[in-house]
Amino acid sequence: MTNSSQDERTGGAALEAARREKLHKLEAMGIDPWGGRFDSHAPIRAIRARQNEIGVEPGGEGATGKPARPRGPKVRAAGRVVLQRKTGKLIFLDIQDWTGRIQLFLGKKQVGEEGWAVAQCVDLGDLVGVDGELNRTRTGELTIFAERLHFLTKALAPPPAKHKGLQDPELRQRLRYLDLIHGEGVLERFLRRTRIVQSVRQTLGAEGFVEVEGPTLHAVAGGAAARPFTTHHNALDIDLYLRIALELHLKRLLVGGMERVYELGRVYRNEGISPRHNPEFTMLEVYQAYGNYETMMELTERVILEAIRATGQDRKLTWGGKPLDFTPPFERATYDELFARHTGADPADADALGALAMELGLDTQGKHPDVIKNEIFEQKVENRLTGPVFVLDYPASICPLTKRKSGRPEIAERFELFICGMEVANAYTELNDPELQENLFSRQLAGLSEDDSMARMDRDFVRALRHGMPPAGGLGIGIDRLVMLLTDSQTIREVILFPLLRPEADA
RNA sequence: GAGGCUGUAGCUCAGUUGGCAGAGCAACGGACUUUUAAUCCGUAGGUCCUGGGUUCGAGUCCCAGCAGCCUCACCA
Repeated sequence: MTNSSQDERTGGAALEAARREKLHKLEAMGIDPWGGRFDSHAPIRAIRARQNEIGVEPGGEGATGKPARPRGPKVRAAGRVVLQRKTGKLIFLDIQDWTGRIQLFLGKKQVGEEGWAVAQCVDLGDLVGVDGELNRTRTGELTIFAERLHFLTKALAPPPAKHKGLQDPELRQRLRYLDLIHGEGVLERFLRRTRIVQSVRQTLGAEGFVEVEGPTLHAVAGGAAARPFTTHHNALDIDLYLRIALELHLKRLLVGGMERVYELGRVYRNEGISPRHNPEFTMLEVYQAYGNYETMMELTERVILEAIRATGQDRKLTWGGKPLDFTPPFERATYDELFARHTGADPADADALGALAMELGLDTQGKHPDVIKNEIFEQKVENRLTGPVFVLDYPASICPLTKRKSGRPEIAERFELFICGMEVANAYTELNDPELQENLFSRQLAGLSEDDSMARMDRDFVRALRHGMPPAGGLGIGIDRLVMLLTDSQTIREVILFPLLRPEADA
């Protein structure tokens, strides 16, 4: 209250001190500044939907001849104060819950002496509840005319700029809670992510797939070409890896008779961070006995189209300002076809590949030709695939877990789905020949270190195959990337609530 | 891991050739019973990311470091 006490304080501390003072005033009035149970309030969206109940009652035209004031329904709301306009003996508050915003009208006369005193203690960012009449102001703004104000929680820290919110991308990620409150469309984006995930589960469930939870601690980090995080179990005194894929355990379940099985969960890869990569991300893997990669292609389309429907979007949407058309069937083209189309070179012509590799400055020393070819593909072709396009039939030598095309052992029955230059899905006709599998595991691909190879020997997995895994199709979908596409997000950090950041130095 | 950009009040941002550290919002005091980013008068608020260096003088120039973003590499 006194200026002298603030002279010693600076910046943010002064802002907090002002809020603390109001907190103490509330306590002095016998009001708990941290609130408590507050029942039977309606979502603001539902309250706004009742605006058609506002009206003049029949026979309301009074004896005075003046038109009767329209009456509105009594409502109860709760939310965060995001805007405040004080005009003498009136206060307008805009409160926000996770369904919307609405204006509150607080009049000194209308809320009474105590209510008015409470209102003086409200800051931006506080949580309040209100009982009042839903009606309109003179200017027509839908408003709850407060009869009673309930103080629910004090915010000691001030909110960011009331309209712009947080702009610094680092702060938006570290202080995601503030980004959710104040960021334009941020809460909606993450709720949409939840709807997409729910839709995926629903689609698979409706087709008879069962969801399971495999181990995240693996003795052998297999199923993908990625470097794992390592950890240690003290009691067993063994090093373990965080899983980099779901694949090998789901296939064991296929052996065990789970004919349609999936897991939707987090995997961890100890690799770089980029607008498309986070060290932990959400992966869906689906396995269907007696299917193949074509079965999986059709399933992929259904899963994605249902997710689009679940988010209330049209099949024709835009991403980053560019049109994107999900009308099925998605384009299907072979790896070699696309290679030729986008490089102008014959993928079977070793000299042409060599020239391309030279042009791109690739290190070809001791590498298998297919590895070089794939590096060219990744650099020259993938980013041009706006898609959605299914890329079919990969070189077998880069696919150690995949069944070969019958009569063409150099081709693997694999597809990847590319959309906007991103790999969104990856699927195989699964290899179920235990001896070939063991052979591929033990054979290091020329030019690839063990870290870079998908082929880490997993003897227990080979043993499982020896008991007979049904022929099957397997599918992986990068959920974060799918969410990026369906929320028009340009970076993966926009769709992960708490992406990995370096810890703050002093925190 | 390499290169580029960014870091100034609680938040959003200016800051000229190197010459007293600025604005809007938020806060505090005052006026106002229908506001809409309310308005009006006044007050306070700074580790200019950190550490060195050049200079009479550094937010500004140089070096190193930290963090974030972008591009590339790795990867999905």
